[in-house]
Amino acid sequence: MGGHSCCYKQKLRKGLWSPDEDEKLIKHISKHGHGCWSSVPKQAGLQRCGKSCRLRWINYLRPDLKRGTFSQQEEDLIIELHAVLGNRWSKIAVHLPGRTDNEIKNLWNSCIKKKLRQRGIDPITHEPLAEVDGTDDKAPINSEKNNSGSSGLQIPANAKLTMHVGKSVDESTASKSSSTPTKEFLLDQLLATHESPSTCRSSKPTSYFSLPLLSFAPDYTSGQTTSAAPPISSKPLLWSNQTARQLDANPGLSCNAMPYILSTLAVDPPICEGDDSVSNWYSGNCSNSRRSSAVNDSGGVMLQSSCSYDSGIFPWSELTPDKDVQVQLGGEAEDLRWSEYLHGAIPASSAMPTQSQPLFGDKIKSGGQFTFHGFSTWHQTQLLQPQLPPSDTSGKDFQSVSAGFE
DNA sequence: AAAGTGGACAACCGCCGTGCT
DNA sequence: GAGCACGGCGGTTGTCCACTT
Repeated sequence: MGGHSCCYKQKLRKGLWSPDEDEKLIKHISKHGHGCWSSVPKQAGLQRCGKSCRLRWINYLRPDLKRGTFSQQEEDLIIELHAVLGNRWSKIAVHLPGRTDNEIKNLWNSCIKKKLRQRGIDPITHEPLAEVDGTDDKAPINSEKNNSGSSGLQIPANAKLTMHVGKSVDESTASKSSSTPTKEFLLDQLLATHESPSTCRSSKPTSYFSLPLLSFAPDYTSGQTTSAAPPISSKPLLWSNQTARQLDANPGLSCNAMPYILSTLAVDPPICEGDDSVSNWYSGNCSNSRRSSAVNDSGGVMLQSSCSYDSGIFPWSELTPDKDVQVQLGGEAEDLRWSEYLHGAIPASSAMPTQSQPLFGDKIKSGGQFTFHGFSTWHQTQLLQPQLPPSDTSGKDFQSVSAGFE
């Protein structure tokens, strides 16, 4: 098993695809569709197995791929979806148009996992790590091993739950929805809170409570109930994978008896353009920030953003106005190149998408170490994400290219 | 400038489910 | 029901490249 019969037939190429091979595959599929994958390499004149062709097409050549760096919204959505779906990347990918399961998987393993740990969240269970040293990126104390066999919510013994109900939450609705939400319901709600990444371009904070959602976060700091909850639900996801699996296996199963949260991740973090009323919701005040864009010499939009926060609790608080974050919207640039390529404007060899550029996260990484200041700020840390406009996918080009293949 | 290192990404591997004969 | 072909998925590995020493 494992290998396919086609793979054993004479010397088939392996490894990276050459532009020439890509071109052949694109031409063939755009002309005939893929049909039976096992016959594609033969018909396309490729020395590859069908499986390899399929993978190459799905993960790289498909015209509807967004490519480029993941936006903050997309990352958030992935985290939330992962909390519900676990490592089912293909299921997660369904909710991120233009993204492949492979891409998401890679992002998770190389980036998000680390970020979550640095924020004191176990990437496996989505629960807060116990006694986390924020700089420690090693195996979480509260790892899957430790949790194996357990079910449901895992909260440190000393954790105190604080219910946060948003301002505009209709409490009756909230309590209704808290009674027997199905997994589908939760997913719907979750997805509803996220604008489609490809369309979510508003740089303005959207409504903070557009949905009747309940959320809660452990209050590790005081013994007091937080009566003045921040207007944004905190993000910790305490939905265990096991619970998700149970629900997955039993779609009709209500999670009546289990605590759950669903955070309103759609909330756009403050833009920090002097809107203190917004930024002050966070314990870190935003100051002296700006956002501008320009066109770089490769045609991509350059976005400069800087933001500093008074509070030191935010990992990116070291991003001062002096440390501008420069972001290239790689997705747009590449989509443009794609369309050019497909329209024959530029030769294949030069049109092949390049590796996406490291964006915000890397800048943050290089700008200063993330520090985790303990549980007291654990969920606050969740509240504020560096806000980036999602990569623009150059809709028109994208549509025209897609149309060509449809 | 060269070597070493780590991150990001592409591709492969092995398994599983499904449909057909 | 068994065997086979195929597509799909998740985990893992390989490769490239940027950054650091």
